[in-house]
Amino acid sequence: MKEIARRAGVSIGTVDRVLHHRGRVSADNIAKINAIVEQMGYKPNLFASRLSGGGLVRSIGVVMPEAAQDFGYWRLIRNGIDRAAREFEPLQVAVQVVGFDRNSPDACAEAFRRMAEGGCEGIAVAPIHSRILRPLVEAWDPSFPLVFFDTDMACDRHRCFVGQDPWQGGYLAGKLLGLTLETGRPVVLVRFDEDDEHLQKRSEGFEAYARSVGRQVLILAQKLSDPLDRRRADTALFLARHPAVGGMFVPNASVGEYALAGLGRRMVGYDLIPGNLAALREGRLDFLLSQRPEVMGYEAVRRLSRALLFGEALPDRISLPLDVILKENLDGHLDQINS
Amino acid sequence: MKEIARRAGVSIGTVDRVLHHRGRVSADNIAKINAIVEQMGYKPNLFASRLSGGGLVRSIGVVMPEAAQDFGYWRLIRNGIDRAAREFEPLQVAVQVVGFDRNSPDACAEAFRRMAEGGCEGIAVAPIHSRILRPLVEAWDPSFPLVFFDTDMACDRHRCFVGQDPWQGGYLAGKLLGLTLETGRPVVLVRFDEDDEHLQKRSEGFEAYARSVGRQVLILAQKLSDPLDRRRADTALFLARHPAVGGMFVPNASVGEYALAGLGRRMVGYDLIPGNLAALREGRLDFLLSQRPEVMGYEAVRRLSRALLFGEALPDRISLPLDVILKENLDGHLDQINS
DNA sequence: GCTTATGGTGTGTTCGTTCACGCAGAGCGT
DNA sequence: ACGCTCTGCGTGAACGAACACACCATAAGC
Repeated sequence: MKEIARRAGVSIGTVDRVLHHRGRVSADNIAKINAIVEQMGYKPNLFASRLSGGGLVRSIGVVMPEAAQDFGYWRLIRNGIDRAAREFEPLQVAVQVVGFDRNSPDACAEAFRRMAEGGCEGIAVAPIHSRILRPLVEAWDPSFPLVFFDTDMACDRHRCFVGQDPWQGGYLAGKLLGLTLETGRPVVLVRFDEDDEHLQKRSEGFEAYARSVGRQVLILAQKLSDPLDRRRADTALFLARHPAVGGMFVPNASVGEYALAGLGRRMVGYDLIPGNLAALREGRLDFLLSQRPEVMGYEAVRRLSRALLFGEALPDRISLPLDVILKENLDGHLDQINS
Repeated sequence: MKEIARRAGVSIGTVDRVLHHRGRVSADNIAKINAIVEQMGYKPNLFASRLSGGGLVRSIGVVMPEAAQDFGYWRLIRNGIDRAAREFEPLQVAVQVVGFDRNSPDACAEAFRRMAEGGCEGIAVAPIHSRILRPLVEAWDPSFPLVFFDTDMACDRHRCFVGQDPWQGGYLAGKLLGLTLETGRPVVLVRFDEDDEHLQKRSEGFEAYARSVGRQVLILAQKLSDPLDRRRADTALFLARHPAVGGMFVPNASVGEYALAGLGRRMVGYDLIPGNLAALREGRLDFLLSQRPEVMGYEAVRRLSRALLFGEALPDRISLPLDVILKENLDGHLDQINS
């Protein structure tokens, strides 16, 4: 800045006002300084800048379903968030997470509002209740850095989405069963009585693959309100009635619970939650798919942090790759997560 | 620091001398100040610290085989290195890469020596010529941050290794063929006349799996000096002579070159190099394994950067997970790499 | 009793930015 | 001519740490 000021024949203060668009500078000088900045390829010194900013800690808010007592998917996401928070802590980025009851749209909206009005400079939110969240989001300052994760929500506002392609995941599950089973043997798709977009899309992808190769898909309906024993018994009964069935796809993380009932059939499911790991290790599950939920949380926070610190633009979309996990490469994936 | 000085009843200068172990402080004060530092949980302000340090740019050197005209494995590693370099550039970390002719151990040693004496504060090296490199490394200052990648080199010195488990990769390849082929059908393992540790280990892993399930492995020997046409013809002839063969494992990135010859058989190979992508997309390859070479380069530089910036300890080992890539999840993996 | 080293300490400047403040002069109305 | 506001600009004090330097003791050596 000193050099720029010298070349432009003005003071540092004037340069500063131009760089920060704070006005009170003549049009002449604005043009001259901008030209010099451009020509010199001036980049502000991050360290000086942040030091001077009064030790202002950049703060990021995360709004997501409660993960405290959860050992599943949201816990994995939370782990990634925490890892990113640790990584950016020495750069004075503070991450605060607010959880809400996932069955209460109002709690979701309330959590978002609290966060947004609480002085955060960037927010990552899992917009699982789009109806109530959309108006809130669209009314908010359009330049405010906002990242959606887990679920994408159509809305008239620029934001970044970090997430998965559930349809493709189901399709891949179909392919894996297809590759490992003789044609002609039907496969089972477990369908839960839950209104969940991911589940729906995964199932569609799975059926799409089966259709494309002409394999029969049997639907096994499951009520989530039924106790586990009951569901297992139903499953065993179902399989006994359809002995030709070669494999089974459980489109969510609960696949481990079905591993015993499906014994002898190829089993494909989702997510590296503790309950599934043992089943995979012992060969009761064959494939687990994972959309790297830790990476999802990690990336959401990381991108926001870098946007705030370095002014990096948020990409429109970050899609996470589909991992195919077998007993034989499980440990490598677990190592990766825990570092 | 001001607060610490106040509480200890000394000046800031004294606190500074204690924190930096620069002596010239009475034992009393050292103890008192350390206690207060401990109790306050004092962490130095990175921004002030780096600003004050004379804008000293931390510099990191990378020593690896030349990747300029290479579109393969080393190019992927290099991409990861460059990505990390871009990421840490605003934190004033400078990364310089020196390539050497991979067939010349002397060039490798020379490159390392140049780097080490050139004022770097941390080095990442691919120690593919361990015989010549070991004495150099062991003679070097033991506290100097050092990361090995690609190949691990046993040596009497603390360092961090970022890399893969090639044996496990071969084992996984065996499992994938095993899952998708009827028992009884033999599989082919391509063996190259190259003294490469990774190739060797992958092949061992592959054979170990086959042995564990009693599947026959046929060896197809290939001379790398032969022109591609010749090798393809040999392969076709070999397969014609063994019509029962169900699948083929090429334990390196050249699998794409064999895809045509092996048509109709399951093909498993390594690495997301451009030559393999088309073959996978068109269904001539079934599985590609990847040890995330970009992540390898990225992590090597990233860990060194964080060690220098934040004083984070280098872990002994970072193992990269084995990715199983099919046509159906290829795009997600490519997206991940190019961000 | 004198210098000369050396252990222990405080002071002051520097790093590059940020931003509150102050000051001059122009424009306006009374 | 006076006070007022408003624009355009420079000045100077932070921010927190690093480090050279000056200083005063005391001890050692002659």
